[in-house]
Amino acid sequence: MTNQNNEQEWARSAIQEAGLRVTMARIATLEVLNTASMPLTHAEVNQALQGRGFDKATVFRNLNDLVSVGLLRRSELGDHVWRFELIAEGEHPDAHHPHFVCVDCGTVSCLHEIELTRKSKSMSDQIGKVTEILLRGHCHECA
Amino acid sequence: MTNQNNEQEWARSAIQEAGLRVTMARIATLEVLNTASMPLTHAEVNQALQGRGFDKATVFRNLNDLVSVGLLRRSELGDHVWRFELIAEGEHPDAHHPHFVCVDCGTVSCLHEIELTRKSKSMSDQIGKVTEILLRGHCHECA
DNA sequence: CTTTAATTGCAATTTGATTGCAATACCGGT
DNA sequence: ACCGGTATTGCAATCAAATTGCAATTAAAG
Repeated sequence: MTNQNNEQEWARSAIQEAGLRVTMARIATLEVLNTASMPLTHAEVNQALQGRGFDKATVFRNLNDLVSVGLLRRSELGDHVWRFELIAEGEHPDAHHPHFVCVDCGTVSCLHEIELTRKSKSMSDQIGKVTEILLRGHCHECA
Repeated sequence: MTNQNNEQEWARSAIQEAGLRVTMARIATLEVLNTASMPLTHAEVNQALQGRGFDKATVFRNLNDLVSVGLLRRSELGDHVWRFELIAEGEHPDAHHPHFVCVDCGTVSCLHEIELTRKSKSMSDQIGKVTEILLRGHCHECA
């Protein structure tokens, strides 16, 4: 119960500090994702919110809103469904550092030190300005 | 013209050897993807086949059929659209080569030569087995 | 408490993907 | 070259995820 209150309090302030209005739907959404051990689809979040009476459009909009203020990360694991995941405290919200996405479990890992070879950099520079590096594969847990 | 015939002949035998029936729609599909310099979406393939009178469902089914026999690769570059590309002779079907996606215009480029630094490779190995490298950014057209 | 802009609910729409089924075309056997 | 069985096609319909328009509601600034 104290746990619950703490969690709600955390969600509340996180939302507020992000510059969004604190609403039931948003708190509930954050709580669901906070207790999830992997990225959830819109449908899954919606399902978890069953009975709370939130419309799916609202849930979806909130998920995207929370993404755009850097509280959540939205990722695509290769199956055409967006998945949403809490961004850990202090973790860089923006994808300015490389990520590894496990296509099996959806876990996203940050790989701050990853770099391309000098040659590769110059080749990619010919195409455009790279702002994000994403690696996909199977993490050791799933392999 | 000889070129054309060669290409058609190649497509024809590729389809047959894969165990599928050789049809106009399939030959045409392979030809389109053969001349493409980047992965194409279903819509793009369809568009390229404009005037040939093939139904989009047929095109889509063929794309998936060709994927399932290992002639094409279907990949998801993070924008919720399947893209199809020819698998080069002898290339491993699962060996996705690196792609660059322009986050502005959506253009996709293939980057066969891109590699991670040795150090980065060993770091990513600690997380899992990398099967795909995806770079995002702004292409020169859009920058 | 009042104001006002953000947010919600609901229904409808968009879009990519996919299916059911009758008609058609491919291909192996004769 | 012809035939028959079956894979394939065309067309319309369907599905599901994502997204939108708008009026009603509600958070939060003053």
